[in-house]
Amino acid sequence: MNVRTLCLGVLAVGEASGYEIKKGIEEGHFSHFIEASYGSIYPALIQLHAEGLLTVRAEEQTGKPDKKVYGITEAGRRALAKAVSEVPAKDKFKSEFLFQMLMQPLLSPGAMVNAIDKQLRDLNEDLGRIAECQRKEEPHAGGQFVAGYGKAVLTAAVIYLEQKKAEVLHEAVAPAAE
Amino acid sequence: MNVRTLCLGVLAVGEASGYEIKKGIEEGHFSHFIEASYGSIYPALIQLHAEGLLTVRAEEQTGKPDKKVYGITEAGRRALAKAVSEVPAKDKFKSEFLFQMLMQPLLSPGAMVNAIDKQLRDLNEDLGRIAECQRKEEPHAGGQFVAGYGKAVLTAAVIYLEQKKAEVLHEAVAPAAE
DNA sequence: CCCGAGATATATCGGAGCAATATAGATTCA
DNA sequence: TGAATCTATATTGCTCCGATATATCTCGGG
Repeated sequence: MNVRTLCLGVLAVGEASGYEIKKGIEEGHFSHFIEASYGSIYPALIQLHAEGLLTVRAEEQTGKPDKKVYGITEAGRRALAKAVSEVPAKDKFKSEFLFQMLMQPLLSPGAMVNAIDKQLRDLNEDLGRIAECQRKEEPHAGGQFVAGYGKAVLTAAVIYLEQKKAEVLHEAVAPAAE
Repeated sequence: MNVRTLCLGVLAVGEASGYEIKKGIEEGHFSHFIEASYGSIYPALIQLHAEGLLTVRAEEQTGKPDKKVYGITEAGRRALAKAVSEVPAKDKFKSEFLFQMLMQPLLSPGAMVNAIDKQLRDLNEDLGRIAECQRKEEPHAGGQFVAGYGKAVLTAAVIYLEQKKAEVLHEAVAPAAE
């Protein structure tokens, strides 16, 4: 799966410009499990259009640069269906926070608690975004599935971290209590 | 955080060759939250050595190509400590499986169950690797923390998927039961 | 009323890193 | 004996990110 397929997936729901695709990925259900930058979205759209998988319509706007609204073609839908039916690559999870935690000897207990707090804030922010998605987007099976998955996983992480944080604080107060 | 810092982190535990670093990342505690390919590890080691953060020792081996065993220098440890103390980037999670699930209308119920089963196998494989790590590596705080985090998150995903799978199977049998 | 911050909108460039491949002898197992 | 698989280093093409450039509009605070 690459940015090309991602763009096809977003455009299968409705027309959008490159900018709107990026926003959609950042705020909508895609945001829970994927990222893409302008540096890959714009070239992908140009390429997909050249291959006849997308249509473009330049929407004139007073002042602002013309908006290029892309839409998916029948060939595009076929390409998307084919890509979706392929066996997906394994999930990838990258966490600098856990790298930090693994390097504990290099960290003071205070720095550790700070890092855990920061991670908890990030996780809760993600949970908030998921709740927001569930609230404002009309419910459909795929969206519910994905939101539920994200919520389950993030909630488990929050519970684990809160417990661990309590342990660290307790040990810091009574280091040789055991 | 980049591959350079990752290499320093692995070498802080003990000497290793590029090959051993890769293996360590794939099998040890690092595997739960990071990946790196030879295409980034070897250049990183060469660069780090040129900067005086690593030592090299060519270990002759009968037949096999000489093993280049790298070790961390004091400057390397300082660089690592500095990198670890910096505020980490947010976690990144990329899942083609969830992309598939979001594109449900393009998938048959059978294909969905297959995809869920595949995902469950992958998750259980990861859980097995974590259990293996906890079993064979001597326990230290950082390792326990990371393994526990991974276990909590993956277990939550498995529970969620098993429940969802049951729902899909039930709906397939009685589609208009509601 | 104006200024700065932020949103809208497209686009490019350098660099990071992955996946695949090349090479080559050793081991293992049928 | 022959095939996989393992140990070991290294390179290359490609994808993609992060930062930056550019230009205009909007909206709230001073």
